[in-house]
Amino acid sequence: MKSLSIGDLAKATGVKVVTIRYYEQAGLIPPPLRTEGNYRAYTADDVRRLQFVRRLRALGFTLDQIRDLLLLSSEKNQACNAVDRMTKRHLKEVQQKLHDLQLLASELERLSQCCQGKGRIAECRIIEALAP
Amino acid sequence: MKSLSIGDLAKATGVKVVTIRYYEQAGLIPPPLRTEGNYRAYTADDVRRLQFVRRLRALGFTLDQIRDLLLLSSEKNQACNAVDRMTKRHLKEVQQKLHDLQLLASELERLSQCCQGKGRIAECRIIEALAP
DNA sequence: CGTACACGCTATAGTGGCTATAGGGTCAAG
DNA sequence: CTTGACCCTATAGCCACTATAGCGTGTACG
Repeated sequence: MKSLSIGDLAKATGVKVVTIRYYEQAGLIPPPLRTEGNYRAYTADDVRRLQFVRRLRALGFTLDQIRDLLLLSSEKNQACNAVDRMTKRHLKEVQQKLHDLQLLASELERLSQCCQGKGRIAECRIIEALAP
Repeated sequence: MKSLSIGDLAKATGVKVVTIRYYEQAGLIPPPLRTEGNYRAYTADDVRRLQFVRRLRALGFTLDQIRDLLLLSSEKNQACNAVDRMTKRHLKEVQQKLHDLQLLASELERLSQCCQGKGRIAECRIIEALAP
């Protein structure tokens, strides 16, 4: 049973060393055992847990939500209703953001088409369009 | 020439009072004159400037970018090339984010369809899909 | 005139999710 | 035995606000 240093864990999961320590102090991952030299010593289980966290982060869940999901996922006998609800609510938020960003992009497209960067500021269409 | 209190300016622009003070100390808007009672006294010009800031913020420009754009927009004789470049670069970033968010949404959709919240955690498809 | 209450002021700390820095200690290779 | 890669803690910084504490001001009503 050889253990992993924090650097090994970082490589195995794609999470930066500093971020791993941050997750530990934020209570997302449990404090691991220490070596004689006071180095953190991780196990294969820690790799799995951190990968779980990383995937949820990549999906845009907050650390708070991830804490909840970690707690839920360890209670194998509980109804998974809550997990489903969190996912659907998060999806809704993402869809809203997507919508906003689409409006934003088309507004920026409109702006960037109306000025070709050839004139002076005084007759710049972008500034004109934005100034009241 | 009656002047506006910070609350009036807030109402006129939709920017919160605290945020206006923050913008002032961040150097986005100039410190206004003060009344006898040390209240900030704004002018119609300040309303325009703050609306300009607010629109750029709504388009997702950072405060740094807005500082630059304010500087540029006051130099009427300069080429508006820089404004155009900033807009186009920002558009690219927004389009990238849009793309990422689209992937994210479809992943979340997939997840939220595979679990109907009826079972127990042990066989929850969402947790299964995320856990390694 | 008094007082209640909205509004204003400054200064400071907190938010989220990291990232950077300072100032050290540990360990394996050459 | 020293070099250099890695590790440790503690603290501060980032962005764009937001919240809080502890005051002062201005006005409407009785």
